[in-house]
Amino acid sequence: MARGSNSNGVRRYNERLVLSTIRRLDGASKADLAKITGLSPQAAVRIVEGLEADGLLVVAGRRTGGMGQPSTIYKINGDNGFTIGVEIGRNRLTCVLLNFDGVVLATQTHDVAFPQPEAVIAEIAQFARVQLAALAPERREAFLGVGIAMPWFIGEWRDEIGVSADQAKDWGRADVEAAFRSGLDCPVFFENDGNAAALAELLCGVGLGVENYLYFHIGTFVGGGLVLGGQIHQGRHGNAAALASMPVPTPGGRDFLLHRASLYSLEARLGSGDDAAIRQAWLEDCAEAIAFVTVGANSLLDLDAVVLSGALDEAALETLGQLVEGKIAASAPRDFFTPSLLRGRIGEVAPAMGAGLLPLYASYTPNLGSLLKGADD
Amino acid sequence: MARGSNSNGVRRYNERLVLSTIRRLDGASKADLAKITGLSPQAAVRIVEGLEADGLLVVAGRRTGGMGQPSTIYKINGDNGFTIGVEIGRNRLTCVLLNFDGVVLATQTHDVAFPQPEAVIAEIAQFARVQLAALAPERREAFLGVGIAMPWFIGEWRDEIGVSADQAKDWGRADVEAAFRSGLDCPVFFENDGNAAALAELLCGVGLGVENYLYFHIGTFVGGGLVLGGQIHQGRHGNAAALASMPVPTPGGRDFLLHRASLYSLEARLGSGDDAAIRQAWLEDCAEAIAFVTVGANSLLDLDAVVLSGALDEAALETLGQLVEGKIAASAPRDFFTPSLLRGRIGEVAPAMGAGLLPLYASYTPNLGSLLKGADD
DNA sequence: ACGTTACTAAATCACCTTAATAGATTTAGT
DNA sequence: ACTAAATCTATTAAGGTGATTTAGTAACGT
Repeated sequence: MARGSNSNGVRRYNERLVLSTIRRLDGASKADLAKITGLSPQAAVRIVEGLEADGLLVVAGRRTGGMGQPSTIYKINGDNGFTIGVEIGRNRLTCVLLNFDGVVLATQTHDVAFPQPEAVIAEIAQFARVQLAALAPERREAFLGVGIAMPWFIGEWRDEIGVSADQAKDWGRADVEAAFRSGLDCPVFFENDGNAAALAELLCGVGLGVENYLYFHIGTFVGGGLVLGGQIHQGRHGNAAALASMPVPTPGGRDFLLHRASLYSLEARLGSGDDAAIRQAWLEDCAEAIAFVTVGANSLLDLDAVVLSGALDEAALETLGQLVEGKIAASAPRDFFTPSLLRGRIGEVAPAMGAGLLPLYASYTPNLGSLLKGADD
Repeated sequence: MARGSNSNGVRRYNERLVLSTIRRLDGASKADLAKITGLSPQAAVRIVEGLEADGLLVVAGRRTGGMGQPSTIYKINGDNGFTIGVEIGRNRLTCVLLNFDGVVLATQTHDVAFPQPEAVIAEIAQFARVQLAALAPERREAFLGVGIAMPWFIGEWRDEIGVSADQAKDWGRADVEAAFRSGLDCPVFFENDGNAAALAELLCGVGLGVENYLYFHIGTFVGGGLVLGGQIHQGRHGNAAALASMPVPTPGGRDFLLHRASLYSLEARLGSGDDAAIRQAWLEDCAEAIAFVTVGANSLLDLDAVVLSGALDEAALETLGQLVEGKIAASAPRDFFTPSLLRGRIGEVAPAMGAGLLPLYASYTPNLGSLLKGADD
């Protein structure tokens, strides 16, 4: 059940801590690392030397100018590995190639009415073949795996976008995981699309200095991710931050956030009159619902921040953000600590990018669990 | 910022893990501990020997009957320390004396119209004097401190129970903490009343085997606590699980849970007709609101369980639980994993007891943070 | 030249792990 | 009733991993 710890766990954790610190600072010296982590200088030396020997770090120059001996700056070795991230959306498939530093090297999107597993697997395999072929041969070895971001319940909420039961039946979670694992000849990681997007913001976007936030991703459907203590919160069944099914009140009773803050609901309204007015009314509705969920979530969790993001253009996102801010201010209880309302930096590609980060997150994040026995790489 | 780890942290964590495991199993042998924690038998031996030498553990007998050499059972040494827990309620003050094993040795309650800090401090000091005088002299040394459980916003929501601004003004959080620390000559710990009650259930009640749950405490006002990963989730300002101010929909719009699921709201209704019918209608209202909050919280967090508790008699709590279960089933979305709906075991004294557990929780819980440097005792 | 800062090397400390051994009790056989 | 095997607990001793301490060296600015 609860496991003990030993010195192997200590090293594992300290290595990950060094890596993530270097990542966060975009380069650091051994002395910097010792100061920031509280490790002894000697420990920092040995850990950095080890990581350099393993090819995870490279020397990126010297920092001079101050007094004393100049410091040698180490950075993440982007060439140390590659991953592929995939977002399986309800009407689009997105593939990205990431390097070991989380930089997007290539992107491919493909609109599709409603995806089917075999076709998706074939497309991913094709993308991997093409992209890896373009790399130098010795680098191909360093392929770390594929991450898949998708709605867990792609088959539910079918009526909203006119998907038949027949189309949906191939998307049962266990079956899909098995099919992908056998169809792709490499490690495969899965995550909820909202959580994947939140992970991308956590590691490469607005979340770099934020430890606790709720992330809204407004796409065809609204999705969410929850970060607590700098870690993705998955919950018992991996279904946490299921924002689509958060209940919200409506004039006539109650409804789910999905129906109020998703682009499909905007698109369904468009074309029946003044589109600009319709868009504005939708934004109002959307903000009202998001503000309600935010107030509840923050009363429950006392967050640092709430991040708004998704497939909206920057102006619409900004308008939405201001509407939400206003509605929170108007409806918050007296004992409410309003969280910062941030805008996502990564945008539409966040779920795919987060998917690609999954293999790195699994092996190189300093989660405290890596201190325990049985957390072997 | 993020700290590294070393072998001292490992020992600290493993010691705490051993203590909590012995607590959970109500006694264990060295071999049991090695098996459960995954530590080597030798590590278990050294840790248990150390804890025994420090007086935290005592031999509680031998377990025989099975094959092989009988095992020596160790238990927490209740005499190793004492704490006092205090719940400052809006109309009552409760003090308890706990031993090192979390057993309640003495209780004192005192109804009071609306408490004032100086009077409360005097009463706690008096309780401490009397109770410690009754202990053997050598045990008095082992007094570990006082824990205080109170609503953070005792001055807010004044209108609901007719408290004047003048009465409330002495309860600003920072002032109160300073006053208690200087007025009581011992370590003082503070916690939100709901979180304290949840802590009592976590360490001594229904939460012993549950890692992630939301706790409802229905008293004069409704309070809450949130346990994630076996730890109290406090949030950025210590204001997490502020269930009183969770928004809920009503036929006419929206309201706060406080107004729908608190005993003051029942009492306000009573006396204007058939009390049994009023009580039933209130339970319905209450269940509706709690179910709404539960569905939202579980969509957000994907919990293991939800715990209902408070100052209701057992029958009322059971009725409420069944109503909530029914309303959750009726309103849950399709992608909803229903959490177990548990009833609290500790009841009305939970906040005071949890307060008394705070000093123990701070020093002896195997939170992963204790693995890091700078987490010294 | 001198102080400052970065870094390195060797010895040491703390803790966990492994392997071998002793001890205590039940079970099964005689 | 006695003995031997099996089983499990517990201890002893040696070994391993990793962080820390201490002392020293290297490189730079003033």
